Amino acid sequence: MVANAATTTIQNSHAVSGKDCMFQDWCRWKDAPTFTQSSFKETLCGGQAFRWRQIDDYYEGRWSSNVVRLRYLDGAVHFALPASVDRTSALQNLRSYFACETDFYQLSDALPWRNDSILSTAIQHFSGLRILRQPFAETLFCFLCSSTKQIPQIQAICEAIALDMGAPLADGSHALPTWPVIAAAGEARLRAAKLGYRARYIHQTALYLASRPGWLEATERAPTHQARARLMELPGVGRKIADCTLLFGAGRLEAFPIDTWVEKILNRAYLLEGWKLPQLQDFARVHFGNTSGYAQQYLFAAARAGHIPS
DNA sequence: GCACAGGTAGATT
DNA sequence: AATCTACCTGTG
Repeated sequence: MVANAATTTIQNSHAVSGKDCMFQDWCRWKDAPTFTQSSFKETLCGGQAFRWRQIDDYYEGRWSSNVVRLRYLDGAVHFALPASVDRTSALQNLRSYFACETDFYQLSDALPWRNDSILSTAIQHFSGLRILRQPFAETLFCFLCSSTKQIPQIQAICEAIALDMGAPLADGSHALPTWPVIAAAGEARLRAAKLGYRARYIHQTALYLASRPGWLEATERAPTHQARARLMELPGVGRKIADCTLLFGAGRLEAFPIDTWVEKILNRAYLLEGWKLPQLQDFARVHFGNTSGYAQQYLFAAARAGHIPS
């Protein structure tokens, strides 16, 4: 059993999962992507998604109306589904969520690790790391919750909001609410989930979206440059949250979110002290190329794990 | 008690 | 145009 204090708190304070008997037997996911133990955990719980939690030796996660348990064992991934869930459609959703059509090993090899020992070290520690393809609307919501919050707090907020506003799922837990539901709920309900000043941003964004049917869907389809500009029209969405939404919620691997961690890495390890954010964005595009967002996730993981000296 | 945490927006130089 | 600050809440 590996559980940090924050995870334990989440488990104890919210009844978010069903009983074990409500789940089907474990099955091997035959065409699963290849992971290592560390890249598997980092992909699910490394800060790109906020609705996975570790329970004993497996992870339980939710997105859209999906609920899945995943376990990594001897190089293979196993899954378990709630009793009433259809296996074929669940596997399709899993493949989409894990972006199985994308060869992340090929993308890793194409990154400039041969003349970048920092990136090389990061890739070695988290070989097989993937960028998830999460639902766009949910990704936007989660990262609107994220500013100056640590991952366990973001997870706790998402659980509280799901419990309060989200539709019930196959195991009795709850999905994240849709934007119309968030708009109807109002700011006070968001404040109750400990969102603090983020509650006003999220409420205003919900109202903005409510008055523009189809706007978010069109944004998801727009070219990255335009999509980013549109996202940044939303209250509380600056460059960083826009890029997180594009990277983790729309598969835009060219989006390179610069948070405090990545800024420190670039400043210290890449010796770019004193560079401003727009300059750092330029550096990332030039140095890491058109999948810079993938490099960002390797660097973020490695820095948090203490593998990049600061 | 106090600094700090996956930022953003508005005010102030 | 660059820099400073308020904004909520939890944690160390």
